[in-house]
Amino acid sequence: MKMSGGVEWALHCCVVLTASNTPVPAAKLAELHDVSSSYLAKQLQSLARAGLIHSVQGKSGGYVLTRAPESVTLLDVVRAVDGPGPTFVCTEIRQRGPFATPADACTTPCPVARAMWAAEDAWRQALAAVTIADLARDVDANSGPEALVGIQTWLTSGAS
Amino acid sequence: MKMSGGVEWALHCCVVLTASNTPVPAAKLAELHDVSSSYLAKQLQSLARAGLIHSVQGKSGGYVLTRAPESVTLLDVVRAVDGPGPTFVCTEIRQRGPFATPADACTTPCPVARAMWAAEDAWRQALAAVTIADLARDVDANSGPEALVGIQTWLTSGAS
DNA sequence: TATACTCGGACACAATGAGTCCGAGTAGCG
DNA sequence: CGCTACTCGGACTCATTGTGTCCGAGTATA
Repeated sequence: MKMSGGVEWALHCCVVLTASNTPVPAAKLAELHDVSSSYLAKQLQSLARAGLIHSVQGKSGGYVLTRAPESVTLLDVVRAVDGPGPTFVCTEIRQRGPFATPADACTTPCPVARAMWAAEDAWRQALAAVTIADLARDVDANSGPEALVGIQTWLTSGAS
Repeated sequence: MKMSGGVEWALHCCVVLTASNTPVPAAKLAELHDVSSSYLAKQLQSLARAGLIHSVQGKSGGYVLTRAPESVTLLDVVRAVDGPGPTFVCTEIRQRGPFATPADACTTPCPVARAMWAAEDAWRQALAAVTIADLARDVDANSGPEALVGIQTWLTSGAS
């Protein structure tokens, strides 16, 4: 099992978007992270479809965060990019084979699925406890406060 | 992101193996769950490679649990079948692009990766808290205690 | 000793993710 | 008011991984 690599890109983009109030084109974000702009566009589209970012068209268009950074959790981003479905899918194999339990007795989900889903819930809860604002703060603490403002000026200015 | 479907099969097989002290052939397990025996063999091989089950060759061979059911966690099975690697891989994109942070400053992992890995740890911890014995007990409680003993007799007897 | 049954790894096929491309639409500028 | 240039959006193709299958090596049994 491996998570889509686009999640990492999307998260970094969200952190960067924190530093800008004006729309940022996808090409700029791609150049900033040195990744394929065509592919990054796909992830940004997923974020836009989920309503996390808003797309502005036209000459000076781009993407802006719709909500405040404190109210966007990592779970939101992961669900938007990687899909909302559960990672573990129960195929109800207990209802198959010679010892199949009748469908009437399957009011509660299979114990195996219950345990797996409980673990997933723990994972989701941990993701929901962290917001984009938290990440931006950590980046500030790690790379120094001047990093994000430097990026901001680079984004707004037309530099290549 | 979707977990390998073989994990479900492997878990159910481990629960079934709880009920038998004698080796159980892969074909029997496949017929019991009504799944492809050839593919199930692959999952069982993964479990054997991880040391969770022991393979006995020869005419009346098969698979047996190596450890006690109480000391085999769901995390062990998941890691064996689905791979031990982390689901989120950090490509260190902070070290790329015009604002790349120098490698010297990257003593601690990227904040994004830290948060994602923390969530994964919560997931693993939840999986490690449940054992195969717990699952077997839950199945007993759900399907009635006669289910597993019935399966046991069916496994040991040569019935098709 | 021959046999029949077991596992084990090597071999194809399909689905999903990764990556790319061009067209529709819109804001700015002459 | 029209044009242009820039933006996003979805449709297409390729690579990788998971799914499924097969036959050969090895061993306990009769």
